[in-house]
Amino acid sequence: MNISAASKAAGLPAKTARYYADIGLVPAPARSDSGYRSYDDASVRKLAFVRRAREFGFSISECRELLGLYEDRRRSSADVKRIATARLEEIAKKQRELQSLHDELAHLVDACRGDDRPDCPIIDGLGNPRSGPRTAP
Amino acid sequence: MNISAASKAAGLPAKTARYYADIGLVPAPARSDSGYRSYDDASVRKLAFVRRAREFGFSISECRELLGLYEDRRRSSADVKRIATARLEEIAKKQRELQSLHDELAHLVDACRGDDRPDCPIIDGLGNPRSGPRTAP
DNA sequence: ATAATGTTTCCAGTAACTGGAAGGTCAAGC
DNA sequence: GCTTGACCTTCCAGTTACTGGAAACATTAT
Repeated sequence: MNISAASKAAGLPAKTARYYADIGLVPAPARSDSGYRSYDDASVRKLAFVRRAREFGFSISECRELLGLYEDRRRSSADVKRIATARLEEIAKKQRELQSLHDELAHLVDACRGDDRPDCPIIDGLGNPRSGPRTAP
Repeated sequence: MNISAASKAAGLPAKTARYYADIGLVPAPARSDSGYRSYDDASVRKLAFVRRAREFGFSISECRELLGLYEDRRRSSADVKRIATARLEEIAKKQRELQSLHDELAHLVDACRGDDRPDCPIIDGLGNPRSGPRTAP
């Protein structure tokens, strides 16, 4: 299996598959006589695993950790759950931030007439901290 | 006003204030005889404006545009509203993505006992595309 | 035989800073 | 006057996770 077939099967660009091997996230695949990378099904599964973990927002370094757990038949599910739960909390936090951001910006947009006159609550709201997102105290 | 006082007043690191002038996002401040940057209130307000726009998630290039509108006393509020509305839609989209991500990961975490046994639905869910986040068709 | 496509390596660039080194400046204390 | 320490300067490099492109070799199709 050459790189484009493999990466297509794993659902990521060939360039990314090369990159993942370069940084040692996945093992470097075997090479054909002419130097082409040749992937087997297990490698493809690993690439797909990483792609999906990345889609879930796990960083490369978390992927490294997860991949270690993925390959270790003796690890406990608690190890995995710990990482996933931390990630879940980050997602929830991001959601809250995004929500307050959305509400405040929506408020400004609502207040703006959007006509050809220069008065604009959005600009005023950005210039005047009293109506923007709150930063941590 | 030296750079640390000014950047403190604007609410961003001195390094970032320097950076913003370097990339031409804000005008380069005047210099003292010894070469120190010296900021006036108007510069500080512009820096604060940018900081808040960044907090709202506007990119540097959008900030450039907004800053132009901020300074242009003759622009229409429609110009501003157009940019802000686009940004609002991006935020909403991100929220939806984050929500489905959260739900799916939460489902996997719930299903995992988190004990010292190796069976782990999280790992299985990452390895098996049928229970992960959906990609655009 | 030739053209098209696939693959390789390597270098550079992205966004938006951030960290650090090497060195100049300023105010206070002795 | 001298030193100490805080503040300032520039410049270079690193971060994250890729992505684009060039030059050259390999394979496949016509």
